[in-house]
Amino acid sequence: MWRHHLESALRPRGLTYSTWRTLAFMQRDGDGMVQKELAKFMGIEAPTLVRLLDRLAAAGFVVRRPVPGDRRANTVHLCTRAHAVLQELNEVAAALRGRLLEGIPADRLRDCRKALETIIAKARDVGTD
Amino acid sequence: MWRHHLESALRPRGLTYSTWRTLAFMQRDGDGMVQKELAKFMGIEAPTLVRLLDRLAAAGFVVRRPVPGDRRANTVHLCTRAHAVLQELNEVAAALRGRLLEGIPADRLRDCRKALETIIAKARDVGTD
DNA sequence: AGCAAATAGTTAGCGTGCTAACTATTTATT
DNA sequence: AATAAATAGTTAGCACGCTAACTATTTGCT
Repeated sequence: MWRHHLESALRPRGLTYSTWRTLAFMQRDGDGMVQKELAKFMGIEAPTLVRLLDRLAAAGFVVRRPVPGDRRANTVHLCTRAHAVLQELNEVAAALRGRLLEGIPADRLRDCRKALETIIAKARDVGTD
Repeated sequence: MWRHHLESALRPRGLTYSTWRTLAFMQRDGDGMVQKELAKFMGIEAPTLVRLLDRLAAAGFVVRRPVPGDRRANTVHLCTRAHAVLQELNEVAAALRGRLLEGIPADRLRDCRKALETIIAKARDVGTD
């Protein structure tokens, strides 16, 4: 439902939830990362990111730049076009988040988040033993 | 991660997470439902269910039966093959669930679930106003 | 009774997740 | 220095979520 609600704001701007999410991760630390790093940061596989970047680059939201020391690798960078759309969408997303969480006390949310993070941590080391 | 962990048990039995989930919903009230009902019960769209049932029927886990009074509709039914695999998989799933939730007090889990359900309810009526 | 609207199921086609396998380059071994 | 192993990115192909559009049937209106 979170995705679905955001997509109505994204579609007219030529973005999908996943391409927007890619831009958002780049804005929040990923700008200038090498593709592999960004994929890990986003929690997706490298081939999935390749296609997202293909679309984003074709639409002029993003550029791949060769890395001086390593001819295999690219760093990825936000274009000015991306910053504009990110600002708008971050407001939409913040408003929606506010609506969804309103009335739930902050400490209740914190506890909930903590429980979920505990579960994630356990899931992460199911294979590791 | 939940899906991923289960898939290693599902793959050798010829199921994916989504096809297994379909069987699980049928077992837990959906057996004999008309396709449209089952889709709603599962929270997916009718065309998505069509493909899942196609695969399940081809593999002999499920049958579609015509509805006497209405020549448009089918009811869907589990085959004996499905009951066997469901029993095995439900055990695997329960064991995994136990591992992921162990150590988290029950009332903490209940609060967490309640918060999430509140969020879902709010999300549901974002469009409705 | 007859025609419009609604309904069940399906097909077509897109986006995004994955894994497997390929190319090009870099790093490590011997 | 030459060759093996590892790494970055990509391509190919599958599964599954969706919406839009189609067929067949049923329901409702006049």
